[in-house]
Amino acid sequence: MDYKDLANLIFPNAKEIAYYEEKYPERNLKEGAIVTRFAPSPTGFVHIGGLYQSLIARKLANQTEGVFLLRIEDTDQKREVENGITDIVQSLDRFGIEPDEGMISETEGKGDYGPYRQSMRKEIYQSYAKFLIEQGKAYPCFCTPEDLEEMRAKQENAKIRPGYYGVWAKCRNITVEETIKKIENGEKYIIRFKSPGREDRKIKHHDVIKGNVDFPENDQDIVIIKADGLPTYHFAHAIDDHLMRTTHVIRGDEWLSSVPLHLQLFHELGFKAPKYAHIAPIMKNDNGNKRKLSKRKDPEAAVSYYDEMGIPKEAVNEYLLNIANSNFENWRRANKDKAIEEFDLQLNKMSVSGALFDMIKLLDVGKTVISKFAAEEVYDNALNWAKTYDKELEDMLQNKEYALQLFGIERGNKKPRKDIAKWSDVKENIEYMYDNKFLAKEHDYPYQVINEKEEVDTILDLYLKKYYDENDDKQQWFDKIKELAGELGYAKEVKEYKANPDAYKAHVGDVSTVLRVALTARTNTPDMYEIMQVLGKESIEKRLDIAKKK
RNA sequence: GGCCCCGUGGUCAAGCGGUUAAGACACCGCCCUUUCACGGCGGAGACAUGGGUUCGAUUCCCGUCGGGGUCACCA
Repeated sequence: MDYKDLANLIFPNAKEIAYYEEKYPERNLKEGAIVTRFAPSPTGFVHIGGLYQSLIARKLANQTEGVFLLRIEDTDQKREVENGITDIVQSLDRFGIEPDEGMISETEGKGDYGPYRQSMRKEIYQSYAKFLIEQGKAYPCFCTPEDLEEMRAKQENAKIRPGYYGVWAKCRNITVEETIKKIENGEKYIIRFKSPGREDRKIKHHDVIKGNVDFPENDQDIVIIKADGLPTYHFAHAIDDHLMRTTHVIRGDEWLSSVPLHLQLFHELGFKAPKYAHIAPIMKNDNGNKRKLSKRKDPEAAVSYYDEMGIPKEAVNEYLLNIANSNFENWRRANKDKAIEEFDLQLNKMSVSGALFDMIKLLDVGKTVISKFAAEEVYDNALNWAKTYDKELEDMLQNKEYALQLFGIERGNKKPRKDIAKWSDVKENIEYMYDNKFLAKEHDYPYQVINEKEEVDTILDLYLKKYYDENDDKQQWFDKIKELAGELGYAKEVKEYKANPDAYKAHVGDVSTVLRVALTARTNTPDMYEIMQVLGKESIEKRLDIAKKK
């Protein structure tokens, strides 16, 4: 009896690997085309880091006329979540990322290199496992979890390297005859890879992002087929990325230390190894310590968070690109109106160590992105967001014409206003422009330099009675405020005031601040002339009246 | 603990043997024919540390310290 008999006993029905090699031929792509993938587990949560990886993968495939595919790694049934795949597909889609191939729903995929869901590829893995067993490069292992635990305890006590290797790899040396007998007796087993590696030898590896890295060879006989018949990550990775003809494995750098194993697997299977690009994770500062953005502790780790906050997908993408290639910022400044698709992303410019996630910077990107939107786009986006997250805002936006007037203020020009970073800012930003909201509330009026009740009232009174005219154009309106200031002993020009501060009570800017605060109960609003135009006479008179009564 | 990776302002980061050590966000000040913004200009702020190598080290080497990753029938 030999390895062949053993292989046939274990996988009697497995196809020859030649069948798969033929079924999934080399891709016919142009020189330099990158075939890459995003390969998440359907655990019901798309991490911002996953989006980051997909964005990079998607761009690289686009830039090289390659292929980006979505493969679902669902070999651990315990962690699976209902609708996990749909959730991933939709999450990517919301950020404008569409794979060329891969899963498109829980059960369906598109593309010629599928199935793209590992649980549906069981027989493929078994064929290759059989192939390895036939050559004596893999073997059944009868050790129970308890055996392994005991072994580990021994190793730890003896302060030696833990794991299933060398003399510790008990089942490695069981004869074929004995192995077959055990199997026929119904003993439970899993399949292990017989590592040809030696820990005292080094391998050199060149990572596309990390550069040259040296590792000891792998000598662990890792599990390749688990008790449930499904492969472990390592084995599935080798088979899938070979069969899907992946050229670049772009993944989180927690995998870096598995590279020796993976290279060995590729080699023993007779595959050409792909290039590896290990991406540093996005981190978070936690009491002075850096740690990965965590699902449990950090809401911003989930991509759904960005939807909830109404941070535009363009902003998230730009911010991520910014972390990916720091020259993106310079490119953006030089190409203000270009789509991010035109930016040339370089893997070798990626940072080697993890960046701290910077929400403030993200929001700044958001402001810039939104400032370039037309009023109509702002309206559509805000309404769309409000429909799921803010009923009150949705109601406010029902009057489209009015909303468009608001969003149109100081927009569309060379230096647009940057006051909205995310759609959840909108309500706070426009609420005071709605009489039914503003008038219904009591307000504190944050007057600044001029803040004595009597003086404020004098200014408002005089403005209303003598100067305010709804038909004034902007220049006339300007001039009148100056005159008002002059009449009450304020400097008409700020410069005059600064040159001679003792001659005046304050300056025209301070006077107009009184007006702004009285009108809106805020110190910060867009151009006052414009908001007064939108508000209209009736509202203005009411508001000033209320302010005086305060 | 073993192995691997990393250490430039608060954050993201250029620079890779000789630089006044870029830039962005945040912060401060000034200017922008009224304010709020936008914008412009300016400011404060950094090469973890100790040894080498070198005429010269932020850049190269070693140690220390600090941070991160990994050591599963999880991915």
